[in-house]
Amino acid sequence: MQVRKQFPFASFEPVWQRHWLENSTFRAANPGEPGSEKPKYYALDMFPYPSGAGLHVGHPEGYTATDIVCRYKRMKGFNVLHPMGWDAFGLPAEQYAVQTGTHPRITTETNIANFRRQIQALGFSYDWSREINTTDPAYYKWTQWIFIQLYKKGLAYVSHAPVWYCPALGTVLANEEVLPTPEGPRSERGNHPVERRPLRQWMLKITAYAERLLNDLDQLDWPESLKEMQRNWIGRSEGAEVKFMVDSSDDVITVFTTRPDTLFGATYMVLSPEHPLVGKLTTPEQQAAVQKYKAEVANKSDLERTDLAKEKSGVFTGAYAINPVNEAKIPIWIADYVLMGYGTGAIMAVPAHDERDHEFASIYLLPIIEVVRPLIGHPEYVEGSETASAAAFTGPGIAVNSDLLNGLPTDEAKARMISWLEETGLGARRIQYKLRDWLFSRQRYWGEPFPVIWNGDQHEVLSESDLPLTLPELDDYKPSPEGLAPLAKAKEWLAVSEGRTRETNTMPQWAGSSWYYLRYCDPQNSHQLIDPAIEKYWMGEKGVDLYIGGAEHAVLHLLYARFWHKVLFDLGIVSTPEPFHKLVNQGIILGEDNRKMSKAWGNVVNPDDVIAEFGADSLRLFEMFMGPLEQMKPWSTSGTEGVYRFLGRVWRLIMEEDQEGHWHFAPAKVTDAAPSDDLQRSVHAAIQKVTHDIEKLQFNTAISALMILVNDLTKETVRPRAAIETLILLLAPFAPHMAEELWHQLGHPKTLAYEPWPVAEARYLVKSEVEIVFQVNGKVRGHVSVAPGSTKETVEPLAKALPAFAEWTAGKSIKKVIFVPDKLINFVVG
RNA sequence: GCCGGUGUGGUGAAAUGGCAGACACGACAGACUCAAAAUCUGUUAUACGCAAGUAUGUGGGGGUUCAAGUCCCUCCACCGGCACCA
Repeated sequence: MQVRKQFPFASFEPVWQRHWLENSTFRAANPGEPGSEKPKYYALDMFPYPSGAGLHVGHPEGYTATDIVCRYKRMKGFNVLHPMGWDAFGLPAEQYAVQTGTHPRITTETNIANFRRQIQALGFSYDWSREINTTDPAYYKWTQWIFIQLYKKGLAYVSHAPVWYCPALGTVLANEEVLPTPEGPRSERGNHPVERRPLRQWMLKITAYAERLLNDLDQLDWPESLKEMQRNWIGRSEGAEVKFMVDSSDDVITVFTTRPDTLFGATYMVLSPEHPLVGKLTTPEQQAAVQKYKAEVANKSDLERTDLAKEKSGVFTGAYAINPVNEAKIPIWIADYVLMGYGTGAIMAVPAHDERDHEFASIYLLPIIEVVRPLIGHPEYVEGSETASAAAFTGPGIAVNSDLLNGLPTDEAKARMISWLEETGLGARRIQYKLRDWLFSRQRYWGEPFPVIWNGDQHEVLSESDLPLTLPELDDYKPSPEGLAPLAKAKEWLAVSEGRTRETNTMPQWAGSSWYYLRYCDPQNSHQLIDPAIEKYWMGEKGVDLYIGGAEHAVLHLLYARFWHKVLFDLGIVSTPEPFHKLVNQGIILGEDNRKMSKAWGNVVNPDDVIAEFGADSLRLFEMFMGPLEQMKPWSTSGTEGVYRFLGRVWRLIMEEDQEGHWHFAPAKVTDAAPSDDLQRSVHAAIQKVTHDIEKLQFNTAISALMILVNDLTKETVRPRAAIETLILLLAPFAPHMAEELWHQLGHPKTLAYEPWPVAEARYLVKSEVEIVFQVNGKVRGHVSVAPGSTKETVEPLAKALPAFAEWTAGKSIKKVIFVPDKLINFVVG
């Protein structure tokens, strides 16, 4: 069925897309090139993983937002960097290769071609000469180069931490790919049993940057919620480490505590089951019980271990420790509520003032000693209370039963105890982070190979001149049964020389995306990651000026990229400590049924279909008109029709259709006469509103301002050219194809991409009269029209002359008159 | 449990403490048409009323103020994140 279109978008949209490409309209000038004398503006989209499914309508939301800003900034005289590329390493292409034998490179190339076609069909103003692809050896050469720098700075190291391994699938699984079942942990895919295996892994020491990653958040223009998520993830806490001697032994157990003031209340200790001292401490009588418990814990997934609902469990080791402050002999237990990965993997348990310790002590009947008394007036304060209550008191209070600390408030008691520990050498002030080092290796094929050579247990990195180290060709991409990465099969590639072999792991997908924004600045540089002068120009001062992407990357990607950036900053390669000055998360677009878009619900909207029916401009416009950018909102087909009709009205302002159905410019609809005062006010009000709203990324209200202007213009039978041209320029960032086409129809030979942005002039915005609200006791009872800027003395008599005034104030006296110039006059009566 | 966010017409949503519902969608009515589509015009928070109008109304309750969707306290619901981090 051929539905008649409101305007011939299908014929002019591709024409302009080709025009922009062929004329390199959006090429950004690097330093030294003409155009680079302008101030720079760098707007970045989170580059996509090119999946086989293609684009969905969620992708263009953020892309459209940045595109509007970029087109606007160009018209404001900025040299704009707006690039696009592909985060193309990743699992789906590799799994497809395992199944079909198709090289992931082939799959990736096909998918990229499709993504590029879809993105170009939306008319985004990307500088395609800067397109990058993380799987391109010319790109990952520099990812490997960064790894070498990390290695040389001692920020990359090898660990043998246990990871989940599935023998049936022949692969290592991520934590979230393992599910707890009644039969034990199973793989999410296939429900096969999985086990913990210690495998050789590369780690990056992101923890060395914890403090800076935390502190520098303050200077960023990011959503507060996102900064808070990163702060929580880094998880800084202040406290002390304390040394406990093991009774009748030379062994020392060091613990971390945030409450050194409660040391006198420590009645037992708990080690994580994986703690290295457990085997040595355990007495022969307890050996069997401890071994059994450790075995149970070893096969629990993290999910099970951290399930708060379950009752705490643990086993006594038979050994005792000496509390350094009072020489008390306290039992040492192991329990899985103490995690090896945090602090020292051991705690002093203070059941009176820690909920977890209290719960554990209640189950195993361990002593509870109160050492902090709530302040008088505190809800938990009990008059004359000497015994520990039924629940732990975790708040601040006054130290009791604590010798040198007695009577001190919690803050002072902490400080006092730390000084004492430092004087006696039994402990020290310590800052602890939740943040763990970054597990940086994967047992995959489709990733960056490590530029690392092994010689027995010794490792070294390749020389920089040997980069890139490219991936070898393989016959099949399955991991080996022993849990080795697929690269272990590339025997020739693997062997460097006698006894020296290559690393078989590859880097995770996060690697390529941790620095891609830098490469866009200087994408073809073969001898440097980025030229210093170019870096200074594009990344100087604030780095990326605007970064828009999904909130799902709130922590990992954005933390990893910030970490690498700081390392590069320390190396003098970049000139700012932070990569992304302003960051905005676009909201998720839901299906028309208000559910998350998914194949399972059958509510996925494909941009190709929307473009075929309404055109790219309509899609762009609707994505922005739906609501605030940051907000989650449902798709609506009728809403799309609404903005499509709006564009049709714009088109018909100056175009008309002939008998054959062809559209032509209609000179009779346009006049060179000056706009009326009313129209002039509409035009300048629109300029003001659209400009303001684009700056604040409030595109929905900017579009409604354009609609109001178009409604005003529609009412005129003949439209002043000046007004029409201003409208077209204001519309250009949102609906660039139509704007270019109409601009062209009006006789302009050149693209409008670099036309100066219209300026709102105050003299056109002043009204000849304003309507003042007349209120009695805060309720609207009428209106008075006066000249703008009228004083209270002018307005008050006018208001009093209103019939409504007498009606509503009859029999009452005026107590007060509130006057807000040009807004309202309010009579308070009683 | 903790942290963050959001609650406004039938729907998506607007609103520097100053006329709540801009702009759209949908619905209804009218114009054009043989008819329909498209387009154009008008109406459209709720209740009462023929109407002018009056009252009520921004998740619930309370407060500050001449004036509260907006500020404060409290409760509820939903969404997102974290979750034995000592």
